[in-house]
Amino acid sequence: MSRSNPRVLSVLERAGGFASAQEVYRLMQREGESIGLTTVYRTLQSLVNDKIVDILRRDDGEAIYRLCGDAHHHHLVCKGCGDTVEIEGGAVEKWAQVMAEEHGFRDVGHTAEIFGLCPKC
Amino acid sequence: MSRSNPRVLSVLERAGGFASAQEVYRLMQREGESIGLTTVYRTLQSLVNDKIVDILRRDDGEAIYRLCGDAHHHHLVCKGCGDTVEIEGGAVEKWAQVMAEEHGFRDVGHTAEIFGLCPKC
DNA sequence: TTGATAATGAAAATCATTTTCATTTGTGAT
DNA sequence: ATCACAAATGAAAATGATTTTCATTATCAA
Repeated sequence: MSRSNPRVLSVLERAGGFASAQEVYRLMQREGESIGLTTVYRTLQSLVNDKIVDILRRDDGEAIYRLCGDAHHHHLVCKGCGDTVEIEGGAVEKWAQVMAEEHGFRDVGHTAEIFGLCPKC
Repeated sequence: MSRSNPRVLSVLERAGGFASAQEVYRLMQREGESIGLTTVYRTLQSLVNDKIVDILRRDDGEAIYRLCGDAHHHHLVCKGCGDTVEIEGGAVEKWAQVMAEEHGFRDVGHTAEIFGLCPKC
């Protein structure tokens, strides 16, 4: 489970909190770190499994990995620049709970994301 | 710029309002329509430019095209058997709108899904 | 009909991501 | 230290969606 190569996490931090796998790889190369692209992907994937980073999608479909706090939150993502704002989701939590109950579902989770154009774009 | 092949739009409608380019292509093949994958992509792209369809991303990065103005619904998915129930999302619509406004975002859309174990599983 | 322009699609190219697999590294036991 | 075995690594190949190229075909006005 803990396949965490600490160097990957450190690069992700220094990259401002989020980057694609390819970007992490390029950054590490530029810094002279010796690592394979495969390992970058594997490490990021296990960080996602461990809920240490979030995975989102750019408009072009490339996955970007983003450090996140442990509190359950949702995202407001700009389709233009990719900027991301963490937002409260109280209404959604309740909605999910009610809907699940109504249909007899248990052990429920949910995903919710909002995307649009931020003020700058 | 109107490169709209009407057959593509018709298939998208019949597909329940949204589908990926590959799915549209496969559907048309199955129906005996003769069309190239390239043309499907080009047609969908121009429909996006003309704001007739929206482009979103699946979790796996594949692009899905959705008819604009289609009253859209959300899904309650069973992790056990994969069964899916379409549900109302009024609360979510409002939540998305409020959150977007609060942060000055415009031209917003959203995705939301609930998953859990259905009564049978 | 002629000529220009737009639409089409097969095949090749691109690019992120995943898989394969042989090799290296770490670890724990003896 | 040595042996054995599991985990980690990465180069190269495979995959799959999407885009580009380019030669062909349909459209339509003059």
